[in-house]
Amino acid sequence: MGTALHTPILDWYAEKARDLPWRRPDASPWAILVSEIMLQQTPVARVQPVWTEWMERWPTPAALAAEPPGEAVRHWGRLGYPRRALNLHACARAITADHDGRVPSSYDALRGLPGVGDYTAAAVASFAYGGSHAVLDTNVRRVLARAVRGEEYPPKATTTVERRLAESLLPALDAPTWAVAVMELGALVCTARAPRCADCPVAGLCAWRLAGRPAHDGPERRGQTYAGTDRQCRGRLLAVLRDAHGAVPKAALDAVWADEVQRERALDSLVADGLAEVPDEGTYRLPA
DNA sequence: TAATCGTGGTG
DNA sequence: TCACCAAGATT
Repeated sequence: MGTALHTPILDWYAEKARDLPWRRPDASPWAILVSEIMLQQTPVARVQPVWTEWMERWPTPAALAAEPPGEAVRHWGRLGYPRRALNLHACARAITADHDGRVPSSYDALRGLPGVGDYTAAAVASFAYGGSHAVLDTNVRRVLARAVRGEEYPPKATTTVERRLAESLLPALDAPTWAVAVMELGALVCTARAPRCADCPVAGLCAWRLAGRPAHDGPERRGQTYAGTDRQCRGRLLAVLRDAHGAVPKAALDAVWADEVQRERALDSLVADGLAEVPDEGTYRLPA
């Protein structure tokens, strides 16, 4: 039944796709890997400028691998989840050391790189190398939940049922374009909060819309307050290290977060995560 | 499995 | 306004 989705969605994509730099034909596998990791839980609009700067600065894995990891963290800026910067740096070194300087093309080899999970491995294997994989990101999962399963939202964690469904929908030809088209539909039309069904190419056969767009019934979907959390504290501390050149005295870190217990905990966790170093007693810096 | 990991735009 | 959410991964 799902194959009826292919033509309308592919036609819609051909007309409406955004022109994103990592989708251009000249985008290298490295450029695509960098984009995919930057895009994890991060909107396109915020990724664009950072990705462009990274590509100019580090056009190859070898270029990034030659830098200390702290430089990756510094140029990550305020993208969020800065361990991704360390992951990309570790990817660059692993690719240089173990893959002859080229981003691997197989799903399994990609999956073995730091920070590359099921989604990212499938995405890079597809978009950089033309492989045929089920690419299950939040957009695809939501589109399939609605169009096929008739539910407003997918389960919190990806299920075997979802994966089987996505695999059953893989087209015989050009699976990568199918994948990016469904993702784009989810990003631009079949959005989480205010879906634009009037603009949807498959509104006529969407199970959720045909059922009258019933509200999600299961348990509450979320709960991620941020103010006052360790995450916010870590962000403040790391911003100080990023904006400094070289080591900073601990007093500079003490100044940005009042709660001492929480601040110490956060600082220790940054060091434990490899996002900060203690070159001398009482001073901190990005990892050199 | 569920908690944790940043940041900023938005309905 | 503020809770929600964005091309997830890891432990």
